[in-house]
Amino acid sequence: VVSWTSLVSLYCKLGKLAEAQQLFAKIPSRDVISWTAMIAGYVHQGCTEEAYALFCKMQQEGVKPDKVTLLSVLGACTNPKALQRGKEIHALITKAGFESDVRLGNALISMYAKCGSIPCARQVFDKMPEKDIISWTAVMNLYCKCGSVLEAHQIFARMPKRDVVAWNAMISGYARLKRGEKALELFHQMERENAVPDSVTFTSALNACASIASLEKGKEIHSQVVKAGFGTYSFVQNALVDMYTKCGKLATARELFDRIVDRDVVTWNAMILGYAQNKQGKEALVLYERMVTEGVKPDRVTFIAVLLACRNEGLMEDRRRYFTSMRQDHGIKPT
RNA sequence: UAGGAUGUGUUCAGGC
Repeated sequence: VVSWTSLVSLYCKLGKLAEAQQLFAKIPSRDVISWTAMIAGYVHQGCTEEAYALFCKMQQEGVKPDKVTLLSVLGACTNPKALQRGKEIHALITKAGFESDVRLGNALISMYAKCGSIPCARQVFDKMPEKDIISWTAVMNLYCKCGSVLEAHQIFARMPKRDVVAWNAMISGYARLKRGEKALELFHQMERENAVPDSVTFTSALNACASIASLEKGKEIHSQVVKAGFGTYSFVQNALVDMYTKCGKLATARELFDRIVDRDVVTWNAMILGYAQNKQGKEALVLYERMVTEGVKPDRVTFIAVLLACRNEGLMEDRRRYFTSMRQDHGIKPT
């Protein structure tokens, strides 16, 4: 059983779910660990239906889930439609007497957050006998995501300890709501408290600059980014391109864009949108054509950017053409 | 000693 399970896990990690499933089916005497490995594999690949089905089958066959199994299967509840499922798993956790487990508690908070049930998440948090930094950050982020940044900040202020992830969550929470000044204020407070910013911090800080079109702050953070050695991180690069376009500095953005070696769809979108939003629709369309030529697959955001560019230029004919092409050549539907 | 996980980040038009 041991070696079989190891193999299943290995295949799952390689993303070879079909092979893993075949092996799993052949295991002579599957134990709870084998089941968990397979369930976790499905969850990891985003196959939540399969994961949950397997979890049910496991119980039908009389195998009792342990903490690890429950933790893994909670990851299969990622949207409001899965709330009922999540609640059932919650009940199982309670029934098994695992209620006070910190990691299960954290996973429950995160599950309820993803399923959109803030009161349930909060209740789990409040009832946790022991909370760690992850519990605090999870519940804080939940308030950020639903727009209650005030509530989030209160939680942040009450946190017994803060690590870089907690700071990042709070900074990005403000940045997301276009509260750039507040986000940057926190960024500087973070520096004063000698917390070390990472690439996520810088991405959020750049986002904050973009949200208030602050070129001055943006440039300052740009230089910090380079000094800290994050200048080649793709998330950071994309955020830089976006920041410069939002500040109206298209030439600077374009210089950066041209120097980026591994441009992904987000890089292209940011630059195309930059042109489109700055009344340079023609340039946007030229860039779009190049994107397609280079074999980068456009997505929904590209679609929006291209249509915006056409509209701004009054190119109604082209607009129709792109509209059709997007649907037929790229399989993108307007939303 | 075989299996596990939980918190943060980049691009988003218009309409309603």
